[in-house]
Amino acid sequence: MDRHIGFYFKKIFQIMEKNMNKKLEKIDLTNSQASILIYLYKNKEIVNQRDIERKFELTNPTVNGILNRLENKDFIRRTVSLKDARNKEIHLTEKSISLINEMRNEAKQLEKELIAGISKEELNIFKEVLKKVFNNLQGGIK
Amino acid sequence: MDRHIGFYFKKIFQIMEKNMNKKLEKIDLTNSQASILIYLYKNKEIVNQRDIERKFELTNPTVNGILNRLENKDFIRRTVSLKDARNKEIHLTEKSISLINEMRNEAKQLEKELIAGISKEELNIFKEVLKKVFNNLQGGIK
DNA sequence: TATAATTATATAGCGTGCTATATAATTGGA
DNA sequence: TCCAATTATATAGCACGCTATATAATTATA
Repeated sequence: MDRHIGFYFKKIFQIMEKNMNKKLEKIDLTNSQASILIYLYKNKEIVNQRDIERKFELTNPTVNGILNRLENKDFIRRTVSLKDARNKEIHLTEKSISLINEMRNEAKQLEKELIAGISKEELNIFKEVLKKVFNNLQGGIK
Repeated sequence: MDRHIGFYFKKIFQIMEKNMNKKLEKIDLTNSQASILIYLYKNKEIVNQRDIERKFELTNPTVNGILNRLENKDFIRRTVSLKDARNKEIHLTEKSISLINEMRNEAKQLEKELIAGISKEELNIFKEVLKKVFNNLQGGIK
């Protein structure tokens, strides 16, 4: 068990993703899709695609692709903004609103599983280091 | 900066992947491809595809895809085993052997960047928690 | 005002992960 | 021995990242 740190990050991310997708499968959603729906639900303002890109730090083709799949499955609707015709406003449908609690519960449960058996002190240091690593990498982009 | 732990894992993995791919781009490789080449180089035994799947905990279509790309670019060659015709032995080419050091250096450098400005104590706790999180998830697969 | 730059969205095409399924070779048991 | 189960590899098709590029709308500037 003397793997590189990078290996753990990759594997933890991938297993998390897989577990979460398995939980959400029964409501026909993926982790990425549910995250965006939850964000839309929590946000009071009108949201367009660019807002989602910024919030999740994703590129526009990635977000566009996820929204296409959500729209095809009737989880969202896109309407052209009256104020600025470049913007498309993203709205939740009845269908997705009715499933929001289920999505949030699954997310909470996974986070709990993740940190089971880890003390408060350990967790605090862990979170600090996690942020440092994150910032090291963010800064490292030239 | 009060993100879920899951968010950090996802982002750290993705930025690592992106940085590493950028470093390796000049020798026409990706992170996943280079990792497999380094493994082949370090391993004394004859390696087949199943060995790679087990080592990296990847499924067979994933490994097959990466090996196809490596073979097309002349970084590896596949030969049918004489002992067991189901097995394909994976061999490095001259081309890839000549680039191994470059791959390893880039990997080492990224790992260094990753943990810059983090104390030994912090790092130790961090690694411990990382392993715990990993095990929590591994066990969580039903 | 007309043109240039910027902004938001969309499309093409790729790599890496996955599941489901197929095929071929080997092994094992009736 | 022969058929069934197992094992290794391959293929089809999908989601989600990405870069590069295109298009349409708006803003800014000559």
